[in-house]
Amino acid sequence: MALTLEDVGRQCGVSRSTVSRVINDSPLVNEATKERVLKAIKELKYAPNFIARSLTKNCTETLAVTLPDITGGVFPEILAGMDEMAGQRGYHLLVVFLGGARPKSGTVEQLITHRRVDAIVTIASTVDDSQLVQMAEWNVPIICVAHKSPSKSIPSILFDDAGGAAEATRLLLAHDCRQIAHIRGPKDNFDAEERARGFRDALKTAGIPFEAKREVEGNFKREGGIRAIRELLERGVSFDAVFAGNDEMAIGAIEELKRRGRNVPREIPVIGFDDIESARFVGLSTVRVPTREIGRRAIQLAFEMIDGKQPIGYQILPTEIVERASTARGGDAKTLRLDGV
Amino acid sequence: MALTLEDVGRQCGVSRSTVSRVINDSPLVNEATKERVLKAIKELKYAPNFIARSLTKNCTETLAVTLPDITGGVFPEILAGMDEMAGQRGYHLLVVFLGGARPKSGTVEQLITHRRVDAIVTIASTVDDSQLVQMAEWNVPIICVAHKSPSKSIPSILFDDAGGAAEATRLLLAHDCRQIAHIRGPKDNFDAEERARGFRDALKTAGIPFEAKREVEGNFKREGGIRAIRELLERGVSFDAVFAGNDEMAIGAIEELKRRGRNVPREIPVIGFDDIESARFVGLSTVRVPTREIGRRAIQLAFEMIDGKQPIGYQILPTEIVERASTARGGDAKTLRLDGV
DNA sequence: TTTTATCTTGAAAGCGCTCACAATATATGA
DNA sequence: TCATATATTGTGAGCGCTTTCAAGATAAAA
Repeated sequence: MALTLEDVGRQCGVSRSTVSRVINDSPLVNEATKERVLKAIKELKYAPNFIARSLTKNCTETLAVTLPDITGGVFPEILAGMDEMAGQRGYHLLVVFLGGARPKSGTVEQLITHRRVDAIVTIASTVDDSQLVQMAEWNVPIICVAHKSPSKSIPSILFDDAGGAAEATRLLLAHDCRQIAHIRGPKDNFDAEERARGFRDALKTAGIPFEAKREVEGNFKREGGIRAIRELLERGVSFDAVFAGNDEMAIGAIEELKRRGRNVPREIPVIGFDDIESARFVGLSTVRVPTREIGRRAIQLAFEMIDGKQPIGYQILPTEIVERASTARGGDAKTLRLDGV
Repeated sequence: MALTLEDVGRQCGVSRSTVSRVINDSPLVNEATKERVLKAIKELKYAPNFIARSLTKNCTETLAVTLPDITGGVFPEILAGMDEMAGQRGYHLLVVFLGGARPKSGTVEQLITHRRVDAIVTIASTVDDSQLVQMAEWNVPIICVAHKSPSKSIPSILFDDAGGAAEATRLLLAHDCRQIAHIRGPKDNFDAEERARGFRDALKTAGIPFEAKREVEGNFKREGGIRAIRELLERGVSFDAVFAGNDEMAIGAIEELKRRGRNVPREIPVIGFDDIESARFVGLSTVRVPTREIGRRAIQLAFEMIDGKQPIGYQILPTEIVERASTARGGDAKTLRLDGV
């Protein structure tokens, strides 16, 4: 068994509370004894038991982060931002992939009710609205990232999905496209909804009627983009541009369009969303989202709530249009970074 | 304050030990009382305090996973495999990015000495050898993933780096390349060393002398590939093929080669390592490593060690060559999936 | 009937820590 | 000198759980 405060105390002739005080940097301990205790700690290589401390302090210095079971995309970068911020306060991240081996419902609740974590951050969660609200009752701070919470009491921190989508749409409109197809994400996904909304808003503002037949639902994966293009073509829907709900689908769409002999971007410009790493290589125009930043902010928010501060409703982080070859109407060679090998 | 065993016991007229037994599914509790207790638990919505349990059981059902501060590449996929396996036993993953905000030395030790986790899995660690050995003394299981431990007592689970590298090299040799340049990873990185070794071995076997001037050190990032090509060209080193230590650097290399007017693959075929997502899009030939599988196996190994089983020295997982456009000597159009947009 | 074995349950100690409070020593003022 | 304030340390209870041990109840055997 490992050493305890008692052991250290015995070593230098003080009680365990004095040792505890030294460890917690309490001011009410004599300078000389402090020295002695520190020496003993070093000699014995004593390290405090964090679990025991957590029990008495009722605080684990751990935050849970839940992710949907999508490994690619923006998540790693968000996580890195989170760990960066958490580390600054000595906190750790308990990362849980939802929907894989774990039962989708129940896992998150357990994390809270078992008092394993001080707060929960859910990224792009598809956890049922009512579940989230219910979870909020266990008064453990919950923060929603990249999806808006159903309840006012749960703060959210979001990308400006609608704004970015509108901008992307306007880019295509500026290229004189008037029959823009939108490959949207799944219905239960917040970002998907918002991006679709931004798309429609931009059309409306431009005085172009939205046509339901040009909106196809995908699954946020490459293959969803492929299927969406097939569906459009097979249904005989005409379109002169594609706005995809994320980059993966955009890449799939480009792949399928080219396979069908359509020229991208000359005939059909394509724009995505997220600016994932592959986007650069494909030359995909897209809407960049501040991933690292959203991670940092989410943890900051978690800390504020842990400290008892009342959270504001939600924050929206700005996005940024990135123009690459896939929307270069003239087919400008300059913008083609990598035209295959 | 949340409910305790005592509260549940009071509700249905039994002691806390009986409730504890029910929760832990002990056989020595009467069927009738068990029912009553379960009902009370449900009524009160009682959930056990995991921290308290961890304290008595001296086991946290949590595994630490450390990652280098590189967000891209193969790590997310490895993590997903790990969480999948951990979840099957109700375990959780404490994910720590080394080298970012956290002090590189000390963080891992703390995780152990503080008894926060039941085992540690280090991925592609650059933690000092001696540190690892020292850590092993705290007898908490340690598993090395994608890097070999210095000590016999720490089991490692590895990709067949040398084998894959040799195969990649042979592919280039088969294309009649005789002056193959190798952009290797950093000196302190295990994979980098192994891949370099595989490269040399393959040359030797083929009876071609290894020339040090054709081996340049990179940093496993895209930019490292760019710089390596510049260095080779500026130093006037001739080469007729490039084997990069990972895909990121290979992509950087291709980018720079094309910028310098060299034709890939006709003039200079390029092959990478890892098969990251971008590789498909670029059309990069590479060596695929079983990421998800290595994650699963690592956790499995951790569990075995937690259960007291003596670990075997190390496991090597096979790799697989993936041929794409970047090594298609004839420039076969069929293999060009995405020749830019 | 008494004895012994079998089931069930509760009391109590302990995991390693923190913290309120009591105790002691020393210093200050009357 | 004694009362009172101040600095420093130790004692003990408690965080919520598990687990050993003993006790009580019941059933089986003698």
